[in-house]
Amino acid sequence: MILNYIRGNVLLSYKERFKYFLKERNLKYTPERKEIIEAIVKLQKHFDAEDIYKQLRKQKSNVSLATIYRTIPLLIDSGLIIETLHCRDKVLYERIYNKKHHDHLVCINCGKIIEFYNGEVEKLQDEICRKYQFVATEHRLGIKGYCKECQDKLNIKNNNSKEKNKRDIKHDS
Amino acid sequence: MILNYIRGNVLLSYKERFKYFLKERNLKYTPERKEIIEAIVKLQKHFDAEDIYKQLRKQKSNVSLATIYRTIPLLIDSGLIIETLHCRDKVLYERIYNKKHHDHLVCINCGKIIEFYNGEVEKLQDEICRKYQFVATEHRLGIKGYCKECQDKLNIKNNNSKEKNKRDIKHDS
DNA sequence: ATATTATTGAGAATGATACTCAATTACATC
DNA sequence: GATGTAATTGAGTATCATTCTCAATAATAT
Ligand SMILES: [Mn+2]
Ligand SMILES: [Mn+2]
Ligand SMILES: [Zn+2]
Ligand SMILES: [Zn+2]
Repeated sequence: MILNYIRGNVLLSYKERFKYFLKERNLKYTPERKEIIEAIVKLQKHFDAEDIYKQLRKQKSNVSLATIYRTIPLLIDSGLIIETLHCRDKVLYERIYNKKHHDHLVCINCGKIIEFYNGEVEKLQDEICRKYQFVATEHRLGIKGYCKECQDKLNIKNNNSKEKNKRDIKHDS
Repeated sequence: MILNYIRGNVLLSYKERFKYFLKERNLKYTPERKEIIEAIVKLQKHFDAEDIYKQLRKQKSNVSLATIYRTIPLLIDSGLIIETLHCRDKVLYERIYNKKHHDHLVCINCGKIIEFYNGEVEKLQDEICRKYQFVATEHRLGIKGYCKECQDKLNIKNNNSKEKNKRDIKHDS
């Protein structure tokens, strides 16, 4: 499978990879799809359908929103992008092809997104999947909370290195 | 803070907790809110706004959808429910008050959701937050893939206990 | 009982995404 | 290069979850 992404000893570019994927599926490599893949590689970390649309306009391309929405599943299926977060009713995507996997810290006050990678998460995924006889295609660890700036701004104290106090309590219903 | 959830040595019920929360905020405990909280405690694991609506109808209550949508943020703020997953454009919630935290395995073929708890995830969260000076309010680990039944059905092989083969490849753009 | 606000339901509005369909185009084959 | 066929496109429309508006009503404090 991974061989399809390689030609010679070199990983295909986003565009080549997409072309190859389309051919595999007997789909056509149209100017619109070409322009969309060109837009995708220019976008910042996290983007939505509208961002693709705006980038296309910057490129003087008139691809319609309908076509963008139709193309997104192809980009996902071809392993170029992934759906990462839902933010204010919008789906955010990001490029994953030839990128290191990572997870996210999201500030619930200012919306800032911090990316991190932690190899332990991958090990845990394997362990959990083994336990539940599950075959994982992806995982997402999202941690919500307050970034440093917002902690200061809102006067939230950081308990990171302290013990948590736990207690036994009964429940009445 | 946690003291507010306790009276005597007993954890408040969902209803009492909600009443208390509303009072704290100078909000009113209306029949509609009473009926909604009564519906919530009867709902299964994961539910959406429409499920609350249907449960209310079962209870012969005529609370409107608008009121349900208005009440959901209150239920979240009071720590009774949490937004867990986005499924087919719907937001799914679940009760968390006096429940053990857990994460989810979601089958991308049949939609089945398996819940699991893994203490390591919590430790990782602490570690990551310390590193990024982040104060977490919650985390969600979602693993997508194929459940056992769907693996069999689709003839997907389970590599869980095998080594992954990695290779070094160059990238051309 | 009164005053003050919060709350409600109905319906309209919003907004992201999906669908419809006729016109166009890519590409394999000749 | 012309032809046939199935895929693709844009424009507009539809969908559908969620939010908003507003006038009528109701919950609490005094
Ligand atoms: Mn990211
Ligand atoms: Mn759950
Ligand atoms: Zn922040
Ligand atoms: Zn399944």
